[in-house]
Amino acid sequence: MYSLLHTHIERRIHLSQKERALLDQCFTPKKIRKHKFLLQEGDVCRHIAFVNSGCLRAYTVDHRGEEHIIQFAIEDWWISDLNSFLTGSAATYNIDAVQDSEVLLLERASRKTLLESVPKMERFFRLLQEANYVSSHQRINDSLSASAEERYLAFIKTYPLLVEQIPQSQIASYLGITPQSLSRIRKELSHKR
Amino acid sequence: MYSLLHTHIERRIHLSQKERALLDQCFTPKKIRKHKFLLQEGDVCRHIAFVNSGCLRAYTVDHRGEEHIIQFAIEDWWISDLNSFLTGSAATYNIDAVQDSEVLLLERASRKTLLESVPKMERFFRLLQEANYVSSHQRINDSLSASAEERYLAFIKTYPLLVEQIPQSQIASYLGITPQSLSRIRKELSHKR
DNA sequence: CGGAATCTTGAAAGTGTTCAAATCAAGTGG
DNA sequence: CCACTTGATTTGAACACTTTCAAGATTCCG
Repeated sequence: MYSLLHTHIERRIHLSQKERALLDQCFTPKKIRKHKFLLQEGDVCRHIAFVNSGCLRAYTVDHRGEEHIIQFAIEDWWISDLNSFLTGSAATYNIDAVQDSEVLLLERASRKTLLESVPKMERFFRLLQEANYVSSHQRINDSLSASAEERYLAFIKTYPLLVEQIPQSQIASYLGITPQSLSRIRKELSHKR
Repeated sequence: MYSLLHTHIERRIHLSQKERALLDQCFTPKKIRKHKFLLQEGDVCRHIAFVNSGCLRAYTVDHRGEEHIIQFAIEDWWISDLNSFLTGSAATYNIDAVQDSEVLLLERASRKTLLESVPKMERFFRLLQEANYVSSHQRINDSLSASAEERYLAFIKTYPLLVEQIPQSQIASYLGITPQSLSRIRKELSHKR
């Protein structure tokens, strides 16, 4: 249950047996069935979630009712509305399960306890956040400089498994185009080979 | 010289007199004249820069030679090619001064020393990085859900000073549109009032 | 099997780009 | 201070890409 999390953390810092036990106590496992919500816009995001299995997504709904997927989180990744989690403000993201999933939840109070009792975890979260920052800048760069087709090809490379498992309309939403456009792009690509 | 940095850090953590002195030793002040580079694509990013005054930008150049501005950094912000800084790989970003600027540079080795001698700084950088992550996700969301005009209006709100001081073509590059399009958007907006 | 999503396709409309030319602005050297 | 060069901005017209709207095909699942 916790082994993926242990590996994930110990890729960045080393934990003692005791610290590992302490860590486990801070997390709450939760199963989330496909299409069920972990967080809804307007609520306060009470926890950050480490994905053990399955896949979740964070998305916003614009003034016209269109969904825009900010992030997918497959296993070994984290997902949350960080701003809401940190400040206690109302969430602007919805988070739901794209597939049946299993997550480990870390509440604000638990994270505080954890950070105080295992100071090394400050370092872990710093490193994690740095990596997140790098990848979101990568995504910003793609949205500025790559065409829809290039972004789709990049998506396939980054999430080869997801491409098979989620509706195309969600990939389109992540890429910032309509499902119709993605359908046409795929048609184009299939002609090319 | 260091007072802005002190305020910046002490907004998040508290430092003793001694720690503050230690901190100062880790940073190297540097003046950068307008259009001069702090980092060029292909080099290794040796430091992260805290902006004391002026403004810098990080941008990529695509295969067609077009510039895409990933980030502006005005005073009280940081700028770097974080991926290159962390991993030692070749930078994919160029960083140059949009105006005459003054920065405080923190080298990798200095940061390491600092993090080891003042463990609280782990916490500082974690908090900083979390804030960065939140704002880059905000930008991703804008690029997915806002029109060019909306993004421009949001830009004006976020960087009211910059709008006066930098060429429009750079704002356009940041927004992901051509200078011509921005010119037309501005014309539209001026008609509206 | 039947109903509900999802995906595909076509045609028209929209948004932004491209290319080219004109205008405007700022800085330099005489 | 003016003429000149250079870069930035504006504008127009044609073009390209993406969306929108609508309809038909396909897939999924109870």
